[in-house]
Amino acid sequence: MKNQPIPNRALDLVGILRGEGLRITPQRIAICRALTGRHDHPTAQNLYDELRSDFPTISLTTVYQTLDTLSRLGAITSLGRAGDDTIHYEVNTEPHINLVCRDCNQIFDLPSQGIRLLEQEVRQKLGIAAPQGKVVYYVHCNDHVDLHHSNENPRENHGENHDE
Amino acid sequence: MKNQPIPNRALDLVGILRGEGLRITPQRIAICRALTGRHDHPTAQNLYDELRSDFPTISLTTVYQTLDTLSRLGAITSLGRAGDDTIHYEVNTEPHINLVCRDCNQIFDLPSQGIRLLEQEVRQKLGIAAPQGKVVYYVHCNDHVDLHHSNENPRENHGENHDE
DNA sequence: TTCTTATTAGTAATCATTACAATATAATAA
DNA sequence: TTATTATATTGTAATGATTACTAATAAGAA
Repeated sequence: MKNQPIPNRALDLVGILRGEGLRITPQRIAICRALTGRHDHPTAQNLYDELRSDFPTISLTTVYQTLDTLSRLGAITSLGRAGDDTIHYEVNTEPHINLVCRDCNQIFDLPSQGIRLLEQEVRQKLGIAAPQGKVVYYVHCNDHVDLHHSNENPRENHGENHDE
Repeated sequence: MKNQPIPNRALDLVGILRGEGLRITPQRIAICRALTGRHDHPTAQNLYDELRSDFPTISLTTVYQTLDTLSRLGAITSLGRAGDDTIHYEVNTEPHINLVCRDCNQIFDLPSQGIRLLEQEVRQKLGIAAPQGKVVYYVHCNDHVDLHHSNENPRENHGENHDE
């Protein structure tokens, strides 16, 4: 698996690291690939568990560090600790609302037109080209059965070569 | 100080507790008053430190519990861990954007029209009357010197009887 | 290939928050 | 007012995700 081709989206993340003059290591490639293969909001531990089967020597610390690096570069977004006490990340760069369930701690993406306007407002007021931020609302997913289906559709396929 | 009149806004918070059938204790009153006396985004420890001079026996656990209670009731908002590793709360219920400085961890309120529209969108899409949520964008406050003044104006005075 | 230095791995330390249990007290009714 | 009882408070101990640290490794440049 380690020698499989790298999906475009993962290449994007790797390219961001390279653009910063950071070293491209097998660990970082694996983490970028794992990130882009997900449509949920993984934690460092989630990714570590997933990666270990293909990459038994990877360390949890490396996963933490790489996520922090990518996050500070704006390549991914840290949602902070959501309900449970762990930091969740997301790769979905499309503007959207994150719905956090107060009961089960799951996070659901809700597409939003309002966010686009909000980002525009932030860009204008702060003079930032690409603002980093997060929008979170709390729900009880049992009250919104439809939410359970909202994360099932993989993000639109940009023509990447799938490696699974 | 413990026997001073309670400002209206603090009475609001106390009233919410009472409305839930919870007991009105001197600790809870003190915490509600401390919360409403602030125009920043205090942590449990911040409030504990402030309260101890007037209320030497109050415990940190009580502050944590009361903040959690008020937060779950929607009376205040938890901003989660902002930059530093501590949970910040806010009493400002006016819709606004929270700007978190990546350098100094300060949090600045930015009034926003877009948030109103966003909340309306959430209300409509989820059928929730008063959505609980938070909107956070990250900045570097040194790039935005004007931010340092944005929290200086106390929230508009609603006619409460000041007790300081 | 060699060299330099960033990165990784493994473990130990941190520390905000939560859990717990004994004590105190708010609220209710007699 | 007093008794009653469930809730709240306190102080301390436990938790556990994240970070700090250091030796060993390996990416990238020459």
